Amino acid sequence: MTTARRDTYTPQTLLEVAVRVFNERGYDGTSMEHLSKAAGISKSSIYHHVAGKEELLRRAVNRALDGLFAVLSEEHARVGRAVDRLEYVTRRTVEVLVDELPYVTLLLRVRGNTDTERWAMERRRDFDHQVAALLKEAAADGDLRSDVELRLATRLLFGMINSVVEWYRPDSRGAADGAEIADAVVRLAFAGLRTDG
Amino acid sequence: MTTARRDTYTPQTLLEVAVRVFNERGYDGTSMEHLSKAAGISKSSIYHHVAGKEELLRRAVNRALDGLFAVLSEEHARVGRAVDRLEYVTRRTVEVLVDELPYVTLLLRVRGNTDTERWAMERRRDFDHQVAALLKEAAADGDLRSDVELRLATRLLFGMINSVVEWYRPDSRGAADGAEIADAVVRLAFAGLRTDG
DNA sequence: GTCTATATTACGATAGAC
DNA sequence: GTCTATCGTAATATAGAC
Repeated sequence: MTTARRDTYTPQTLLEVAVRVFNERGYDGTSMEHLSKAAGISKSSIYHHVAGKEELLRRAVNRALDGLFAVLSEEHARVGRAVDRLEYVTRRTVEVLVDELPYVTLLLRVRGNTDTERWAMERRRDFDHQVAALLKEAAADGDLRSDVELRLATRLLFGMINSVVEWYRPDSRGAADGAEIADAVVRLAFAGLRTDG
Repeated sequence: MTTARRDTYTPQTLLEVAVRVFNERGYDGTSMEHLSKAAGISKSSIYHHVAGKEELLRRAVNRALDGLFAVLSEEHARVGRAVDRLEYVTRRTVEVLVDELPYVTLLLRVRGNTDTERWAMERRRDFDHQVAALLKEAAADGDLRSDVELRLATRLLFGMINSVVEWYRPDSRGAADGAEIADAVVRLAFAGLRTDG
């Protein structure tokens, strides 16, 4: 818990420490005392860098959300057949999730107890809805199997994607990287989704 | 938040209220004050029924774990071809998850901050490992596609199953029941897993 | 079985020295 | 930029009356 770390913090470097502790203990389970121990500075020193605990949460979830929304703006997410765009967005979402792992992890766990959390949940729902729209479009094109109900498939696809934060650890030896995991997700999910298998 | 509910509690009926609030606000984000408001009795009255907050958590996660382990003891989980046993366990796990939704939801969210939480995480890991062993056996039988790495497939299958707690709500109109969701999971996942598609 | 009142500790945040 | 000291509040839990 007490991480050595001298040589002055910035809001960003402090955020890295905080997000790690938030993910270990949960946001509500983390006190400023926990953060100060992990950062190796006193509680009051933290307030020199950020306004408080909730600002750290806000910075973290916004970073995650910005990364996710950026995917929807990419060219391959906007042009082409819907089912292919869906597959592309699925792949890139997994990659962002792996690249920004601690931030997305925190985002996926907020419960809505504060304004910041509710705002994060709302933006996240917006992202989900945009992907769900892609799925709907692909179904209308006749590119998705019809024996699995659409809303259900959307939920399960997200479930598979989002579950990556529960086990992926970049440091583990021989671990797959973002692209490999994305491959596996796309292969597994789209085998059950695409009309052609 | 303030749920009307007069006519004396038992540990079990109090548990039902507590687990609902735990799932709404998170365990660490829930105070005894929150619980007392939701139950409609005073804080101190809660201590008449249970030893404290952590006992409520312990009762809840144990109920979830008992339900999950019971699946592994069922006949179809113990005899037959491994891939079929895996499919059966997958289906039944989803059903238990839906039947015991609030309890399993809580189980899947514990972070390990207390002894109770660490104990729950350990038992849950044990369950996961037993299912993972089934997957390994099915692969050895040549019944699983070999182009998706085994550990990865295990993780993603669990991710899909466990994600059900994030969105399934038994009260929503026209919602699928446990068996239907289990069907969808099995169809989607095993299309990408089984050698024959 | 439920209550009010309270003990005790932990929390988020601030004041002010260096 | 970091510290010690501290404020005010909210937390878990208990005491004891009814």
